[in-house]
Amino acid sequence: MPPSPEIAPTPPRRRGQETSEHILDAAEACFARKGYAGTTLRNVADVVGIRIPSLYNHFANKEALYAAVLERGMGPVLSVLSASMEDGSGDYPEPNSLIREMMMLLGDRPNLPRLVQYELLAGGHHLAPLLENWLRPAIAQSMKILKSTPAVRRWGPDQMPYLLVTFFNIVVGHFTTASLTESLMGNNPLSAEGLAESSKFYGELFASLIEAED
Amino acid sequence: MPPSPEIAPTPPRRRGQETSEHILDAAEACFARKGYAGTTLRNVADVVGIRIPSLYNHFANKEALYAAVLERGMGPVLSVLSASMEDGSGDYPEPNSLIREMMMLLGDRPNLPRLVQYELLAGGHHLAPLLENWLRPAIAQSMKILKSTPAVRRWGPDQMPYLLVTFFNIVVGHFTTASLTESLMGNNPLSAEGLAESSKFYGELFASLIEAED
DNA sequence: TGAGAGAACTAACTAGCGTTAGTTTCCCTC
DNA sequence: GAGGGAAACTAACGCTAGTTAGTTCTCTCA
Repeated sequence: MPPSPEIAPTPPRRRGQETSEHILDAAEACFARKGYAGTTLRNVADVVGIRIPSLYNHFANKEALYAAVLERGMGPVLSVLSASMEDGSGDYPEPNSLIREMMMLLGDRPNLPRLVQYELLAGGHHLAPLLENWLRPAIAQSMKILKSTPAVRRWGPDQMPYLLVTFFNIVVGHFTTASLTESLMGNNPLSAEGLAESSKFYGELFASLIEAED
Repeated sequence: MPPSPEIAPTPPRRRGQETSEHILDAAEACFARKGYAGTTLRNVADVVGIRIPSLYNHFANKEALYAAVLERGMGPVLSVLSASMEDGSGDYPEPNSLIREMMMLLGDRPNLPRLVQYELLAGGHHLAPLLENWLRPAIAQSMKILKSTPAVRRWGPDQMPYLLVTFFNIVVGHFTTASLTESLMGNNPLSAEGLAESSKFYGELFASLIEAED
């Protein structure tokens, strides 16, 4: 199949593009709620409002659909994190603002942390290639940043990775444990107020961890 | 094909009680690795070394088996937490030692945090009845404890629940994100050294959060 | 206007799921 | 030894999974 030597003036079909997006939306919701194994193509097709075999006009199979959902979902988060890390104005990025930015971003896409958590439990094999090109440099960068901050005086260089893991677990965990939190605390941690309140707390928490001790 | 009757001096025919335990062990490993939907009774039976229908001599169905796994697994953790909370020697429990105790306990049973995380993602409906009788009083108790500590001076009473959620997410997340952590950091966070190192870090982290500021 | 491609459909297949029925085997007790 | 029950087995069920084949509709463009 030749890759269309001349540029197509107008995309061949637009209706197909739209349904592809709808399928991705539906699949994202299903996979986020019930995981890969717990999601059936019937679930997805029913949400979209089409028959199961029609899905195969847009994605090769269930796994390809899942990979596409993951890739589309992770894109924005990775670029936000990437931009925040590579800002590099000499000054180190304020953890308070970074954590608030992430919380706000994920608050708009609460499916994402669930997808990521399911993926990690499953071994993270679909996530690894997505992260490989971003997370490694980001870690190297953030390690460099962290080491140039007063925090290193408290934590020591070999404890820096744990700060990153903690950051990750707090943010992702806030979303994946929301059902438990809500049933125990009463208020919804995914509501606007819940997100604002928790973002404030997590931001202050990390700021206090990073800042120098006396 | 009959399995060669002449050999097998002691056929691996086990007594029911033992088999039930073996089934629970196998099911715990399977459910922890692949979740409820991702686990098949064939997986479990193969690990135990029996046929699928034999499982039904010990558990009513797949869901009952899952509930039994969860209940057996959660027991020790709940009692440790419960004991630690209700110690109540007037003094508040040292978060450093509590977090180390939990990390050590879960380090011996790394299936548990994964089971819990899968459960929470699925809605936590099987977990709720187990936690209802323990977690609520524990939260009330720990809130009382926290409020009597210097920590409240820094965090304010309404932020106490977030301290608990953070505690939970850090400890559980350490285990559920181990695959990612290992592939990125190089060393295994579930090994003896990894656990010791991380317990130390998390303990210090929480101690520094709880202690008074200036 | 007619050809072709995209995207929906119906129908059907295979494989595997959880589950049940009925049978056999072993061990313990009388 | 004989009887009974626990626990293993074989065989088969109904259902649903993901997937494929083949058809129809419709829109775009030459």
